[in-house]
Amino acid sequence: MKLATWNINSIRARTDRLVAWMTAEQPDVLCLQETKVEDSGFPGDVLRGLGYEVATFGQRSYNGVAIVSKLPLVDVTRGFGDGEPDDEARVIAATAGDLRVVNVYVPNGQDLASEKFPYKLAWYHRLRLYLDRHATPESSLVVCGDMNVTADDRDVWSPEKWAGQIHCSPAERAALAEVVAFGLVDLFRKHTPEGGVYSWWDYRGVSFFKNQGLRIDHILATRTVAERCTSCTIDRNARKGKDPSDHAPVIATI
DNA sequence: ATGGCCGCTATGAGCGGA
Repeated sequence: MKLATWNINSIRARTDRLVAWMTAEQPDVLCLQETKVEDSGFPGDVLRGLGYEVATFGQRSYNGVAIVSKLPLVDVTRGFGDGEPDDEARVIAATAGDLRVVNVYVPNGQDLASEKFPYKLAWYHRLRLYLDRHATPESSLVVCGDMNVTADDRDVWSPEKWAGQIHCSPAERAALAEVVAFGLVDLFRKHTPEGGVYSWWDYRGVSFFKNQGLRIDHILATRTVAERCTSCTIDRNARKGKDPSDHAPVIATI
């Protein structure tokens, strides 16, 4: 199975690019974040026309996640369902084949002084509790998406510039580590120990050209899945050309 | 040292992103 995650940064603005990429790459399961559209406006017919099933959890303007799959999508759930408000569409889960897939768009947090920052940390904690309720470390589980955190300095183009900043702070890394400690493996890191490979580059200036990026999009998997994972790469080519997303897709072969 | 770009919106400026 070829499983990918991609922050598409508006699916309506990038439908043509998405179709071209899916046609070329043929992912079996694709998790999308920042679709930025209500479900009624999601281009589901286009993706179904490519042979995919579509499950969406969207909202107007901001956020929005979706899972598209060549395999039937079973037991689709939206939000955490933990009694807290799920008013921001940031998590959708579904089972494809024998794999439970949890697709997340973690809050950005803005900066450490923002009121959005504790919300981000709390959201991470909710994610861990959600996994504790709905999965086991022995199950076939993938948690993937835009996690808006670098796991360590290998994921940062300039650790000096980014030290203690949003996406790189110790508190955020600890929050991500708490989710990983559920029993998950970073599939990209399993195959690539060296740093300098990123999944996001700022639109501004020459950041992409100079590879000044961050690796904040992750595919985490339980051990049983990680053992079956033969490759995990970031498709930097998808960041090139006209009107790209600022994120590149991460692709795992399982 | 600063900001630089992009998508969205009951748009034409402001917000959010990262």
